[in-house]
Amino acid sequence: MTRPRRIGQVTSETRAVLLDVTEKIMLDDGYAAVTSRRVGREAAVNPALVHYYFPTLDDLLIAVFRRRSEWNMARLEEGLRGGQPLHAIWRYATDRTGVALTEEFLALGNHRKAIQAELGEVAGRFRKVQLEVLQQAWLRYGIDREEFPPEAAVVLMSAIPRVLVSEEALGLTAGHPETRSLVQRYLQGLEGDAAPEEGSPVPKKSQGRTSKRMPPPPR
Amino acid sequence: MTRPRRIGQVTSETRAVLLDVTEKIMLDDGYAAVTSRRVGREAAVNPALVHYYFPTLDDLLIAVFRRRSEWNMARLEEGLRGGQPLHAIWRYATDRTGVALTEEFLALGNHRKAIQAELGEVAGRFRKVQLEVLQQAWLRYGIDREEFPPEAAVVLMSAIPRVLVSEEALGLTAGHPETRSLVQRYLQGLEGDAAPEEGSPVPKKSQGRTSKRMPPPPR
DNA sequence: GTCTATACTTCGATAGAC
DNA sequence: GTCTATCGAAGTATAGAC
Repeated sequence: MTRPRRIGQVTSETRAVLLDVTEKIMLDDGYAAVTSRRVGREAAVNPALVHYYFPTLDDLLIAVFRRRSEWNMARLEEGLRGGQPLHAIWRYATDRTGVALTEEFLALGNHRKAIQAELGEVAGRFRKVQLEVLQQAWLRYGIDREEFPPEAAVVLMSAIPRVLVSEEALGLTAGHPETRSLVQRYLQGLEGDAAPEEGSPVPKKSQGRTSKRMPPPPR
Repeated sequence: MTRPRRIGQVTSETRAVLLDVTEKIMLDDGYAAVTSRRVGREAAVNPALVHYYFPTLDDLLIAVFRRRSEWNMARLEEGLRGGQPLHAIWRYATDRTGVALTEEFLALGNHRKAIQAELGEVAGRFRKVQLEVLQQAWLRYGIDREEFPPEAAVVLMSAIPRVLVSEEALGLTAGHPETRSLVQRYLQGLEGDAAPEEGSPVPKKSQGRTSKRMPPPPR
């Protein structure tokens, strides 16, 4: 009967910093570069402390994934509340940081069972949310469900931006302008020009206290 | 003046086995699992021998990438020689092993400069080959280059299959049937049914000595 | 909550014998 | 062409003091 080791509180500020640092390492050097020593060093903390909050490295990686997924979902839903779901999904899906992290987790999921389960479940939820909105939109836009099923649209709106962004990170842009303008032309035909992103430009008056804003992105 | 260390011949059978084994490890457990010790063990050879053929692990990974790229290019060109370039590209791009390895190398390229350069250059060549064939096909099919530029087609024919295959490996298939049938319908409209893959079914007579066949895939 | 100390494993790479 | 032997670094994880 060995009694379990102690684990740090989820509310800890240190814990949050460890998650921040881990994300940054994944973006810079990939998931394989995430080690307790490196995380500890970049968080200016002793490596043993990493294991205090996250007994194993998989625990750490999964925690990063969960936090980021929640934030992503909030960002997506906020965008979908507007009247241009296609533009919103496109904007959401072309976020560079989002794509880069997604790819790291996908790569991780290919080789780590625990991550894979988590990944499939979350991805399914994202797809469902998008599909429901597009099904409504398809009615408004008068698109024939047989000819172009919204289910396919969701997949395309995830696949195309991901590859575009990922290739651009590698300096490969052949065919990208043509692809982007093809997509934009289609979106524009249905939803007109994309409305400016809320929150970026300065509002007419009093830009203090933007009240209902989402919390800043983790890292 | 230290004189350089010895390096094994490129023609060596052992060297080829090391490449085979490395590819297998990448597919099973990802690029991060490729270590001289593991490669040596799975090749039933001393780890030091790995460094004899490939001074650093990056050298090993790049060699794997080059060999696989050459084989891929041959496979692609063989397919493109038929009269159904779109079907050929689709078939080429939906190869599971190909997609899995590509993703590993993409992930690798995101964090290793040497790999990144190699990657961009090769990917550009593949894109160019496909584009040239599609430009011809666009004339035959009477597709409006403005409305649907072949450049965009090449990107789409690379992006869509990659994401489909990659997601399926994770058990995520929502929207896939609709997407696949959408694509197939489009391809069929232009090129009819896909001709059976050459080499797979048994020819009428004497299936010995299939003469001009490509060498078997590495691994 | 944080750190010291430590046990144990695995890694990349090299020199040099066979 | 292959292996033995080895250095030095870095990894995960734990126990226990502060």
